[in-house]
Formats: sequence, structure tokens, C-alpha cells
Amino acid sequence: MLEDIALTKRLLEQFLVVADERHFGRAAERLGMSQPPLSQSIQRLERGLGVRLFERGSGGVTPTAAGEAFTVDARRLLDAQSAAIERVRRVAAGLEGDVRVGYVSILSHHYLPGLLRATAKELPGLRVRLHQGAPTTLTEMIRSGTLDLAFLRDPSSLTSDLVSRDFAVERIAAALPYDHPLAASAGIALADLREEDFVLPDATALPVLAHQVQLACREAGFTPRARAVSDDLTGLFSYVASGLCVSLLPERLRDFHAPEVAFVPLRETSPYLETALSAVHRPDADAAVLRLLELITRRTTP
Amino acid sequence: MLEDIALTKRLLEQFLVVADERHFGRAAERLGMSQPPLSQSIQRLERGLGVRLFERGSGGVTPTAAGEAFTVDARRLLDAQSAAIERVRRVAAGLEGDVRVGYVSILSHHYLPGLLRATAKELPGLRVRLHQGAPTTLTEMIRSGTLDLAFLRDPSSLTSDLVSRDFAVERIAAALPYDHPLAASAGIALADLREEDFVLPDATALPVLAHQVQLACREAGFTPRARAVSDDLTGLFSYVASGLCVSLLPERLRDFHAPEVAFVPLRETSPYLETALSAVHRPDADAAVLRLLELITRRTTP
DNA sequence: CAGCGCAATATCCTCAAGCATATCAGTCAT
DNA sequence: ATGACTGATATGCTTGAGGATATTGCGCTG
Repeated sequence: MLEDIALTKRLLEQFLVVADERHFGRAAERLGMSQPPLSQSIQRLERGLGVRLFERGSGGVTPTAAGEAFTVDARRLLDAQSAAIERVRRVAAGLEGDVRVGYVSILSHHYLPGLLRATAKELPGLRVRLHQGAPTTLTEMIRSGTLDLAFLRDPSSLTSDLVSRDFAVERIAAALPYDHPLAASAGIALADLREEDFVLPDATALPVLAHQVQLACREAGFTPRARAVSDDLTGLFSYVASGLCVSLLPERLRDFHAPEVAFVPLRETSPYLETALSAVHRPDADAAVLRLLELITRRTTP
Repeated sequence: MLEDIALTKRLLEQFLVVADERHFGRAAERLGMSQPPLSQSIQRLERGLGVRLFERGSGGVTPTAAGEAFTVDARRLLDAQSAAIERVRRVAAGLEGDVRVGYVSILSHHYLPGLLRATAKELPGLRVRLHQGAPTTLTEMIRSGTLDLAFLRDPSSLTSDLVSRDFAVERIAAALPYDHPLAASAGIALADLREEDFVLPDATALPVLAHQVQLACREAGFTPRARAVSDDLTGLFSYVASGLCVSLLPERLRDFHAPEVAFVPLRETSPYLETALSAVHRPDADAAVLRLLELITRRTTP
């Protein structure tokens, strides 16, 4: 190696203009400078490369074979530099990059496909990596930085140190076995279920839902008789499908299209009969996550 | 665009080391500098890009998504820069590049294949573009810069302003029709042909050969009777093949393998019975041409 | 040979890159 | 609370990048 030449934007541009004009004077004019410093720049470049790039003669200048060859690389380098700058700016702006998204299985049916479609359309530079998991696992992954964004139901209890944002609200409905006498009703009162056997959400795994079910039933004047408990919505659903119990479940679970379970709307309008879907992320989430989040909330709450 | 940052080798290296160490102090040590200027370099880079590349926290530093993305491009840019420098140096050294080589048809049989093979082996970076043409055309192309190197026979008269270098010498032999009484001889004296009809080289197109034939015959005590004239060696050859004349031709033309023509060695050792093959180029030929030329002369005159 | 057009050289200026040392200011674990 | 990490700031130095103007030197051409 000879001297360690810095192939800056300016220097490469100067070289290219000289190679194009084949004339230092005109090149200097095009570059908005005077001829002598341009000569010196090219000399510096030649010294740095240890290579003669131009053959000087009266009436102008002609690139040597090396000079000719270098025009190609100089252009490439300029393009590569501005492309790199452009790219890092786009990543910083959240227009490009990877976002690792976690979700609980229940959400995959109704919300995810549309979200992915909208992302591909409006933020085509973002690559979304999906990861399905249990709520506690997902929040832990968010904390550790393994995941950037997670979609959960009612995560408030898990996320004191995280940022969560509701993007949709679902009604809770009565979930009845298909052969239950009320299964075909267009709507029932919660009190109609006071004598039924219930499968109830586990209070530690699903604290919000468990609490809501208790409060909603209390408002309706009874305490649900717990025949079974499950720490997962699919478990609740399965119990109902088995025909052994009824339950109170977000009516979106209807999307499972299981014929053994009928969802019957409840006449009550209690806030306890609503459940929120939330997106959760770290407070220091990067711009791509925020863009994605913005898109989600815009889509679901227009 | 924000400030116009120069992505120099040094700066990119500094960024990469910090990204690797995730620690300004250690990175500075690895870079052989102290910590504060390194901090400033990274700040300058961040300002120039308009992008935060690292998240500073106690106990070290972590790249942001943008920083992570930029490591890839930074490495690419460094590679591209040194590759470009390496390449232009190789071109300047004549180890890489294009050489446009002209030749007259006669040479294609014996010399060219070996030359191309040797070039591919010893100067694998050189691409040789071949162009066949008449001697005057070739020298003109050399002059105009359309061609870098030309292989000719006895070009001395054409090339006062060019550089020519002999790389092989061939004997001139008698070229006789296959049914000529002397065609089977192992060797004859030039004087044996004094009564023959000759086809002679044109004095303007092939001045050297024409002159040599005249002088050689004069030395042998006669003036050749010109039955025909040709301005091209293949024309001379064809005349002999027709059976109408004899001629004096470089014995390499034997390589045409035409059964109608017999080449019979001449006993004389006159310098007029030798003809040189030369490589011709401009005085300002670049290094690749000189390398190729060096290879040729080394191969043919060991 | 004189003049013109070209690039190179001489001389000077300014400012940012690039480095140093000394110090400050957070954050965290003891 | 405090000492031991971090990185950031303050301040100063040297150098080269990058530019200017004025002049020189060279090769071509009328």
C-alpha cells in the first residue's frame, strides 16, 4: 500500500468529471471551482493510488487504461455510498428492516392476514417475522429483546415495564355446546346461565378475563359454578366443545368454525363483557415497530 | 440530505470496531487511539447520516436497528473501496485489462494459438481481443488507438512513428508447384530457379519482402522474371499453387498444408533470405501491452 | 517566432479531520 | 451513599483537504 487515500464523494466526482470532460479547465468549471486545485486533487488521487490516471497533453487530457477502468469503479463506489446512506436512513425511519412479531394463536385467524397484507402494501421495506407463542412467553421475549412486538389479549397485568396499546375491542359472548337449549338464541341474558356448569379462565394465567367473568356474573346476580378451569382460551373452548360446560369467551373465537360450539350474544352491555386486543413493545422500540403499530391502530380503529 | 459525510476507510473501521466491541473504551484501544476522539468520530458519523447508530447506556453501547443494518453496508463499502484500489493498480500494472491485438492472417496458424494459451496462463487477468487485417490497416489502427498491438511481417517501413520489436525470424524458402522437377529436393540453390517464372511481392505493399527477393536473386546472379505480382502473401501462395509460377516465401507458410505447394529449403545463408515477425505498438502503450509483448518475446526467443 | 491554450506550479488561506489530555456526568452495584 | 464503571464535553494541537489567485512551462499553430 502506498498512501492511504480517502475515496470521498467529492474526489470521485472530480475524477469522473475530468474523465468525462477530458479537460481540467472545463471540468473545474462544471465542478464550480478553479483549475489548479482540481489538478491537485487528481494528483493527490493518483499519488494515493500509485497510478497515473490521465495522460496530459496539450489540447486536453486522456484517461489511461487504468483511468478508464477506474471510472467504472468510481461510479460504483459513489452509488454504493449513497445507497448505503439512503438505506441506513430508511432503516432509521422505520421504512426498512425486520420486525419480529409475536402473537397468540387465537389472533392468527382474524387479524394477522389483513395486517400482513397491509404491511406489504404500505411498508414494503419491512420484513415481518412471525412467532406464535403463549402470552407469558411472548412478553418475556419482548423484554429480552428477542421479539419486537407482540399481539396479546388484555396484557395489562404483564406489562408494567412495557408499552401496550389496545388496537381492537371484542365482545364477550356465551359459548354453549351446540345441543344446549339456548344455543340457537339470537341473544340471552347472562343470568340465563346461572344454573349451568362453567369452565372458567385460570386466575393467574388469564387474570383479566377471569376477573371480568367474575364481575360480569356478579352484576348478573350469581357466581358461576366452576366445573373446570383452563389457563388457555383454546382449553376453555375445548371444554365447551366437549359438551360438559358453558363459558364466556370472546366471540371472535367463532372464527375457529367448530360446529360443536355455539356463540350466543349477551344482552348486557357491561364493560366487563369486553376484552381488548393489545400490541405490546418495549419503551425503546425502534421506528419500524412504531410504524407497524401505527398502521395496525389506523387499520383497526379508523 | 443533511451534512455531506465522507465515508472514509478510517471512519467506517471505527464504526465497525465500536459495533463489534459494543464499548467505546475497548474499541478505542483496538484502534490505537483514545476514547474521546472515537466518541466524536461516531457522533460525526451519526450527524452526517442523520441517524442514531448506537444506544448509549451505562456498561456499554448497543447498535440500534439502523446501526446493525449499517454494519453490513459499512463492510461492503470497505471491501468495495479496497477492491477498486486493488483493481486500478492491477490495471496500471498491466495485470488486468483488455488488449486489442491485430494480426495478419498468415500468423494465425503458427503463433497465435500458443500465444493465447500462454497469456491465459501467465496473465489470466488480460482479455485479448483479436482482430485480423491487412498490415497497412493494422498499423493505421495502432496509430489511431483502435488497436493496442499488432503482429506483422517486416513492418519497418510502416512504423517510423511506432515501436516495433522482432519476436521471431523465419527462413525464406523456395515455393514450388508440387509437380515441379525440384519439388522433392532436400535443398536447392537459388540459382537453380533462374529460368523460372516468378510471382513476386508487390513493392509498395510488401516492400521489405520485395526488396529482399530482388537482393537475394542478385546475389545469386540473376534477376527473377516476374510473371505475376501480388500485394499479399496469400496471393503469392495461390499463384504457386496454381502451378504457373514459383516464388520465394517464408517457409512457415508450409503450415497452410496445401498439397499443391512444396517448400524447398535454400542452401544460401544470405540475410536477405530471412524475414522477421514483429510486434508493433505505439510508444505510449500501456503496461498491459508491454507485459504481453514481454511474454511473446520470452516465449519465442528463449 | 509569437501567441494561444492547456496543465502544472507556487503561494496563501481556511476549516475540518483526527488526535491528545483533563474533566464532567450519568448509572449501577456494593 | 459512594466508588467504579460508562460515554460525553471541554480545550488545544497538528495536519491535510480543499479551495483561491498569480505565474510558469509546454506544445501546438498561425
